[in-house]
Amino acid sequence: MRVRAKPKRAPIEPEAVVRIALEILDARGLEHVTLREIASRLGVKAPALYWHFKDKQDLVEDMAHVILKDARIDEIQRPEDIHSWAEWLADVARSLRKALLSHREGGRVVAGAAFGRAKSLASLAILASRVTKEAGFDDAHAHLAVGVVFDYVWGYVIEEQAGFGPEPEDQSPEAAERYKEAMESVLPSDFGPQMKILNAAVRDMDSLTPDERFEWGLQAIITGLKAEHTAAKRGSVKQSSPSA
Amino acid sequence: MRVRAKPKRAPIEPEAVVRIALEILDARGLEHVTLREIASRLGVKAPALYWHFKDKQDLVEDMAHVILKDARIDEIQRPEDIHSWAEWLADVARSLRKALLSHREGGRVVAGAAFGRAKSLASLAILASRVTKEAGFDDAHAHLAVGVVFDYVWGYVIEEQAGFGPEPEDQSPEAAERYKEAMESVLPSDFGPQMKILNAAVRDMDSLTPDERFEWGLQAIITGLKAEHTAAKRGSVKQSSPSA
DNA sequence: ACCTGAACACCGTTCAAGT
DNA sequence: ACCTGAACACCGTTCAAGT
Repeated sequence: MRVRAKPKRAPIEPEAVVRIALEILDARGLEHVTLREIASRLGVKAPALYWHFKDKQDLVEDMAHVILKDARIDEIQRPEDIHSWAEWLADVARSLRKALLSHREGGRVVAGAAFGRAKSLASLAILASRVTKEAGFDDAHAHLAVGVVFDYVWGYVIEEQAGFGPEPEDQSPEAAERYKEAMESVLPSDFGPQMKILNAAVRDMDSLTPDERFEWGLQAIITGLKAEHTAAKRGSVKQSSPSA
Repeated sequence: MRVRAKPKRAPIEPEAVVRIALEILDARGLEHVTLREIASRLGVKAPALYWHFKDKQDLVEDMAHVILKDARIDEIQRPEDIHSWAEWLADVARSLRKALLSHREGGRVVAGAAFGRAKSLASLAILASRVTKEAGFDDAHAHLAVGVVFDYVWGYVIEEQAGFGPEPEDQSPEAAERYKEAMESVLPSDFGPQMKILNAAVRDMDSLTPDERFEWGLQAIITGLKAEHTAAKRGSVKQSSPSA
């Protein structure tokens, strides 16, 4: 009992914890990303994770960081020609969306990490603001322009990934019936026909791919930003769009 | 023992459940909106709620519905003059944001109810699509135009309300230190200076109120939609903005 | 019809104790 | 330094049973 001491497994690495968490995320969804599940896959018990992470929130924030890093959004370079700031910003938006789509519920994970805390995202925002500033926006409006684009990406992706979150649920119609009855007081009773219209709307949208839909809105926003840009260069201070 | 039968409290009303849930939401945040807490405030036990609701998700969806209804977004009327579709759409966006801001974490609650399920929201989307269609967009692009605006509202409000979610956390610096050390492998070590820039960015933004910031982005988007609108009326099919 | 009691299968988190 | 065992204070949900 001197040689051949205890096997003493190598300490688990924080990076490995995050990667396992992402595996679970993709395979089973965010709600299954639990400390117990992560720990068990690492061959360890749940409390062990508290040695490496302050709490679960910190783990999620690192997940967000790694998602963005794997998608290389931290390697994005400023545009060679500053005059192409608008198309560059559109490209940033595309990269960001792609990053969020690279993992199941990626939008929720990254959004769950508060904006200022997801460091790779903060870096990107800083870079983008700097570029728009150089393009001619003043300080405040440079941040605003970037914010509009980022917010659109958030909103779009979160809606895009909605419903793809939890596991496919089975619709038990008998319970739904009781529920529906109970809610009729609060619901407009004439919602039936609207449902048909909604379905028609969905069909209309189906003529375009999600990429195309995203692209159209992005293009509209970029166009708007360009207009604000030239307006800001012409007039000095006030710019509110003329005509209602 | 014939007169004076059991007190038999009146059945709880679904509407009352939702209102209590909203009270808890505002007072203590979404994470405290639990079935047990709601039930206890109603003088009832948690399983009783399952008589009136299929599950918690349904409760949340009704919360979303009531939030929007209380903010009267279901009373929004089409514009008198169809030519003012753009400013009307901007007003819809303002109303929607106001509705989401009317309760703590309102954005998350309404976003949590899948888009198609929050009936009052679906109604609004239908109305808005109809209006943009009448304004001259074809079917698909009418929906897209509305989608851009709605997505911006989502993204903006969710970021606006982020951090205002959970209770104020106490920063225990000793645990944070261990954590920071563990994460240094994955983090760029030169993040310190960027943090300063981020702070500067926040200062820049502070010169504007949240309302003004929202307004600026909204205006940019509306401007962009107008441009797409006239472009679509001129050329028939293809519209990609010229110049990068 | 509407609600309770008791249980089930989970969570995140803490902390003394082990090695 | 790094991990376990056991516990704490919760969750949502089910279901037989009460009234």
